[in-house]
Amino acid sequence: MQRLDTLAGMLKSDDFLTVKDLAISLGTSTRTIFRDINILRDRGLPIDADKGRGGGVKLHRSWGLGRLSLTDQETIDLLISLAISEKMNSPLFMDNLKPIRYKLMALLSPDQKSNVENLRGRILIGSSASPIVLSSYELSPRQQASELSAAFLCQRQLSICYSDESNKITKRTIEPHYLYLNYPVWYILAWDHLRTGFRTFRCDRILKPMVMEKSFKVRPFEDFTHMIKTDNPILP
Amino acid sequence: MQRLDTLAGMLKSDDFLTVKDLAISLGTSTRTIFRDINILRDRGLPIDADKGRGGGVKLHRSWGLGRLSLTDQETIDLLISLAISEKMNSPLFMDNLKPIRYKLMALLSPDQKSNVENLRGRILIGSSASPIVLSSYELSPRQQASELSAAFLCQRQLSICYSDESNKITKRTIEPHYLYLNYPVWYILAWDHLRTGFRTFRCDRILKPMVMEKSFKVRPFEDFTHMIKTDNPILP
DNA sequence: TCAAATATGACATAAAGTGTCAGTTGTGTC
DNA sequence: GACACAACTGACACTTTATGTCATATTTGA
Repeated sequence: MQRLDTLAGMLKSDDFLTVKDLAISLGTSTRTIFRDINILRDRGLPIDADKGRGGGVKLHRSWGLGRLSLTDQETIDLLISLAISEKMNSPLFMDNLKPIRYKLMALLSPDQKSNVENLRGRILIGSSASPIVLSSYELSPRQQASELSAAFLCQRQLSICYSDESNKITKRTIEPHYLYLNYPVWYILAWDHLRTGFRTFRCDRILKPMVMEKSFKVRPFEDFTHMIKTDNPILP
Repeated sequence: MQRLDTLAGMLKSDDFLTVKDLAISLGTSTRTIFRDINILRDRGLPIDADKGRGGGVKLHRSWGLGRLSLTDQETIDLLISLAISEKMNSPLFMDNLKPIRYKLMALLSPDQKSNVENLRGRILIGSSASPIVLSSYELSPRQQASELSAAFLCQRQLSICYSDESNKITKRTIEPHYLYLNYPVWYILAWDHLRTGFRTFRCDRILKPMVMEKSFKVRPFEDFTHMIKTDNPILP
């Protein structure tokens, strides 16, 4: 079964390879190679074959036929990235993003699916950031974004240290309900357990994010609308 | 072999299932289920098991362990989307995008890789579009974006009909060298074979894109710099 | 015409998967 | 502590599948 993958890989090289050569380099018989090729064709791989002298077999120029397996964090980031792209990429390049998302979701368990289904609804795209914000924008944030994204997607509480505009650092526990982009600055619209109220946090000012065990239920967007003024960028 | 996938899917449900139940619903013996579970464990799936009364088997909560296989066009769009995300998403959510890109590229043949390697360098992000441009922006473009993206990624010539600002439609053959975003409007920086010169095309004004056989070599960015003024959005 | 190549069918054999059975270990309940 | 339940493991026969050999057809280029 491993051999099928190897074979598919070999066929991807541009030259025409003869079945005989393939059989030798895979240590098997030509008959088996022919059978394997049929299996690959059944799977939908477009394999060209030329008969006669100088002929051979070749996988028609194509791209995404391999199998991709991802880690947890990669899947989370990919899903969020796709959601952002679908929100942002101004319909142009999202034609085929939807099927990818469906394929990804087919691999998830039912409760994971429900997390992802409302994902796009939790990502908000605003206008571009103002020069004032940009001037204080930390270009290379040292925080681990993976903690942020995991807590956001999995709807888990997040423990952070936050440095406000006067560089005063406070430790907080927040529920990251919505992500809000004033390009290129990301904000988290959250429930703040310390202040017991809705607060906005600029992601590049978050210092030591840590996903907590406790989860939360996403609040309706209406609870946060008053925090977003489309004319002015948000200054937390 | 199909059974392994089904089994992995069943284990993803949150309840603890007994091996006996799994054997019945999969129409096989418990011994086989145990063997299958070992195979899945060898593949790295974290499977919890509780002995004793009320015990059972369960796949530990995790995300990205399935195998994803994509079509050509999906792979192309995903790669482009990732490249855009890495360019745009303002370092926050790109931590794990790079490994995904590497995994995707591992599935590609050598010549396909070289196409992808310089992909990010061919995507340019500018400022936001001006109100003037936005007013004439076609929100639901009817063109097939997949043709555009395929031609761009595979470095193939593109036959298009272009409707300019006075709605005059001309048929052209272009080489799509660079993509340029004035959010939310995408432009293609191209060599125009009809006018034999560098031209900029607004993507939403492209009508019948068609990938041609003939390929081209990407020209250095310097050839196009004079077409981009960061202060003014481009009006082709 | 010939040789090289894909392609398919038939059949014996080799390999892998499966089921039955027996047994071990751990866990909760009575 | 006894018992039932349930995850595990090993051994062996059996069944299914995969593989190799051989034969044959078909296309193609020199």
